[in-house]
Amino acid sequence: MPELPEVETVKEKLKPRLINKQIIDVSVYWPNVIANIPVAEFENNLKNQVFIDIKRRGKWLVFELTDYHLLVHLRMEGKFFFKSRTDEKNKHEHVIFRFEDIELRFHDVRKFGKMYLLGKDDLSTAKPLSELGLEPDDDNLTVDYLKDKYKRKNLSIKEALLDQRIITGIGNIYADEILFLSKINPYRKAKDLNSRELKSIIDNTRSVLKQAIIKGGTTIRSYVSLDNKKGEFQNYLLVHGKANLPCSVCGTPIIKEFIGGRGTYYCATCQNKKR
DNA sequence: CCAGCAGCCTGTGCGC
DNA sequence: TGCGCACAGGCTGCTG
Repeated sequence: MPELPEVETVKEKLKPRLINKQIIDVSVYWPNVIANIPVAEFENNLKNQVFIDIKRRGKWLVFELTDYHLLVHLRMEGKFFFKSRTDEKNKHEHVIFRFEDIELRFHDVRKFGKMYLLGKDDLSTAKPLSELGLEPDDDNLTVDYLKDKYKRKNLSIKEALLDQRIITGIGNIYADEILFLSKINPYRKAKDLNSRELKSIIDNTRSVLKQAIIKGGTTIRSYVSLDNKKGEFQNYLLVHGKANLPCSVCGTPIIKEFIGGRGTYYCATCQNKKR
């Protein structure tokens, strides 16, 4: 499901409702969600913890608690809902955080989502955040940085944009949009791109993600931020999901093909150079 | 080190 | 209607 704009939206919506709330009790119903410690330990450690802040790193939600950091990755379908204690448990709700007045439930149809419970100090050096590349808005994200990261890789630029160790936060939808706006063919080798093209990718990454955040993310099939709120950016997509529809710039039908196993949409005329 | 591919899961939409 | 297959905003772990 979510890429950077969707996770950012979830974070902002959770914040006002979660900060300063104290956990009474946690129940895990699908143990594989908890990635780094036994479920019993996860449940016990979270008792009485207070939510101090919520941040985002790449596609990870980072909940700062009294004594821990709780990291949550929504993967394809993970969602949070606030529900009343008396609401019946949905079969896709795998973790329930209970507060005095309400419950926060983690809902994940495909069970791909992951949670880590870590100590307070070792965040940036410990898995899973230690391997992540630069945030798109980081000033260190430059043409030279990308040149250096791409030079040894024999990857297409589409695959390279999805590599979270280089830039973090871009997923399949926004990678297609970024390449369309940059007029770069998704099959081009990342290492073959020139400075002007890399600059264009950086600029368009920033502008697309920023616009998507303003619109509350993109809902194509299942994404909702909180309490079933959909995004609006799907109304502004230019190529992703537009197979056979005319390109908004030149009218050529948009092509869908698989690159690196992921459905990839592009305009063969506007993104023409294929090397 | 790398590329490629199965695996993790369930649901939906399509063609027959 | 039903059945089977392909595919879905992601990432890990295995193989060669």
